[in-house]
Amino acid sequence: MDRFVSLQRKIAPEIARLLDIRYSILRHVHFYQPIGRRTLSQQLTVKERAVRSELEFLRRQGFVSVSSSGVTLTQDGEVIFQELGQYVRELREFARLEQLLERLLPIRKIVVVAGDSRRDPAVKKDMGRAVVRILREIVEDGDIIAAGGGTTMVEVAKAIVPSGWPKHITVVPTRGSLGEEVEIQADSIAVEMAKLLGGTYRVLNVPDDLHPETISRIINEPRIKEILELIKTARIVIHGVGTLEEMVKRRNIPREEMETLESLGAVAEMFGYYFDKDGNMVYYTPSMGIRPEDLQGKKTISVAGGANKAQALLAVVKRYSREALVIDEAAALKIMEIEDRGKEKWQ
Amino acid sequence: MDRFVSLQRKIAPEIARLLDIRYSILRHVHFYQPIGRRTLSQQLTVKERAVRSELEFLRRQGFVSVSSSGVTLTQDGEVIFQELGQYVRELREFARLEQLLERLLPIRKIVVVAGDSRRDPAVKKDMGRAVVRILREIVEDGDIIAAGGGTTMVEVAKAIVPSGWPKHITVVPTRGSLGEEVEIQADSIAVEMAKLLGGTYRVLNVPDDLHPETISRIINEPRIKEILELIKTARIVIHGVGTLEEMVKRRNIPREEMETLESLGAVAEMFGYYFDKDGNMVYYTPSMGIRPEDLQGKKTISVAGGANKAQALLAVVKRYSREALVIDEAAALKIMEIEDRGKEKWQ
DNA sequence: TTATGCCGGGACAAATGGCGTCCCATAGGA
DNA sequence: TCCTATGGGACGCCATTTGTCCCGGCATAA
Repeated sequence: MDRFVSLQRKIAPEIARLLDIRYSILRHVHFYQPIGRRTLSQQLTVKERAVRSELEFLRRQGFVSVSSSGVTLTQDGEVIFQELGQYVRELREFARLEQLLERLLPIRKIVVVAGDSRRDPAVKKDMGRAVVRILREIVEDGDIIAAGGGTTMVEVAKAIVPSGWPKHITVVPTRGSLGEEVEIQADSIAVEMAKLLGGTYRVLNVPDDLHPETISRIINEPRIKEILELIKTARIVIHGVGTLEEMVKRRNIPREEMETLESLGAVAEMFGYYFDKDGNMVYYTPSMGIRPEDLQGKKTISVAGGANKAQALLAVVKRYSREALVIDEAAALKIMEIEDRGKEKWQ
Repeated sequence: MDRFVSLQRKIAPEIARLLDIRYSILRHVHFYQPIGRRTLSQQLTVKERAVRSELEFLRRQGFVSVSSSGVTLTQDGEVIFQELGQYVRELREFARLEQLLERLLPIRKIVVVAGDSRRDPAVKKDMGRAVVRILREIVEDGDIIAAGGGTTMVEVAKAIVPSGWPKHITVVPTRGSLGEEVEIQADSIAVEMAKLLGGTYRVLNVPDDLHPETISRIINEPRIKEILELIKTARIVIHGVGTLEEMVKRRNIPREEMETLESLGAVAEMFGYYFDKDGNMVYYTPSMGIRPEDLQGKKTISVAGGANKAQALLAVVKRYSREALVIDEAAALKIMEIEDRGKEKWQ
């Protein structure tokens, strides 16, 4: 049944809208019957005519009865309402989650993908696809896209179907590499994405965990300088978010640096910058590439999965508004949990 | 899972159409890839633009890839195609059955209801609802409806939701009663229906298994005569179909009459007329009411469930065209079986 | 009894978006 | 090299949906 629902969400997502309104009408009628068409429309904030059309449908199906005193559920209607309950919960849970989160965070569009990416690798693929779907909606001819690194971003790149993309897209990395494995470096991912998008790429090809002096010298190299300029002008940014533990494991971070980070309360990493749980930038590794403040004015798509990323996401995401956020169910639930707790404390 | 599908069919029937076209595109692409939009459109007999819209959707979802050589399934597309297969089979099986039967029989609209009404009484209720749904579509202000008797017709009456019906409907029985139990007599059902439809009724209130002479006298009674006239002018007829065994069990049919019927090859009964399996009328009990030939020019809805009714349905239904036929799954499958066998013999 | 307010349903103009149908540049195969 | 089938753009049309009225009915309160 679970497979069924997800299958349906993929192949016929428009039914969600349909079910939503029909179910909410049934529910409302169930609780407030007999109730008039107009009252229904007001309380559901659905246009009168739409309510009317749906009522007509429901009446045809024999689920509601319409009399001069208002709309009532028939026996069939009561049954279908009960049955539909669990179904809609399944099918619409994410949509509700997404709506709640969108109200909570400064993000235009939030997509919640079923499952937990830490338990099922396929979930990351789904997240990748979700990102690509969003990218398809916003990308335009001649765009410059800055892509970050990380295992999730690898799946984003893989999820690109090379067909029907605008022309003259340039993909650049968000920053240099940080001593990670080649496959998950921003550079590699930018190359991969550019190929699949049918566009061009420019990469730094330089590690940026060098000595600060070396870095400032490299930055002035004409080729590097030009690319860094390009990165700054990117209209679209796609990036993952890291937790402290992850970064420590993945990168060659010296012991004392790690201790510093911990003492500063760092919980999230983005572009080599570290943030505490309130979103304050507490540390950064000297590097070249995008800075968090550069995100302003860009369309930013953030992506991360797993309950452990929830705290990091909140830290990183609250400061700057974003175009879209793609997370998995585990992360979404965790975020809701944290935020709810926060609210209780606050009240 | 089964409940799921039937739930969906009830609450959002429009998705069937959607799934149908999307699935058939996926299937066609799967087998003929790469294939062009136009070829696809021609071979599926779907308008070019519709194919295009769906392809666009499928591309957005990442299921197909579109290149200059045509449309191809992506890996995701192949997976979804496989998964969708069994789902669509479930969801659309009846639709396919219905289409096949509609091509086979002279009936405008055939509705197949899930299940076997002989095993699960709830199925009969579903059939009743289906009949009512059809009735809603065709009934008009001032109509005269002739309703037959039988247990299935009882469910039809019960399924009527008294709301939103046209005005000035008159319900009459198809014929007098035949010594059956009161509840399943055409008279009682006409009364029940009329009440729920918010209309009026006229009933015969006379058993018609009387001596032929008595009958011909009664027919000339002014009140009876008038009602019989009314019955003849009915625009809509709703009736069940009986098998020989059923009739023998239900009515007080004398032994010798039954033997006559058997020897004549009677397998079906309608309005007190008996038919052999090729649809020839072989016998009739003297009675008053509708005759089979009166059906011409009327909108007739026939309803029957159970595999045992298949033969009777075929006999009764083939001779005169009908507006609609409502059967259960068991009857539908049996009909297909009989017809297929017939075809093989014929070829 | 009468007045009032909410009820459903009919009606209809406006708008939306899907649909049908072209054309065109192009790429890949003959 | 040409030709055919490809996708995609464009555009006008039409059907359906949508937004808004209004009307008559019915129930309830005065």
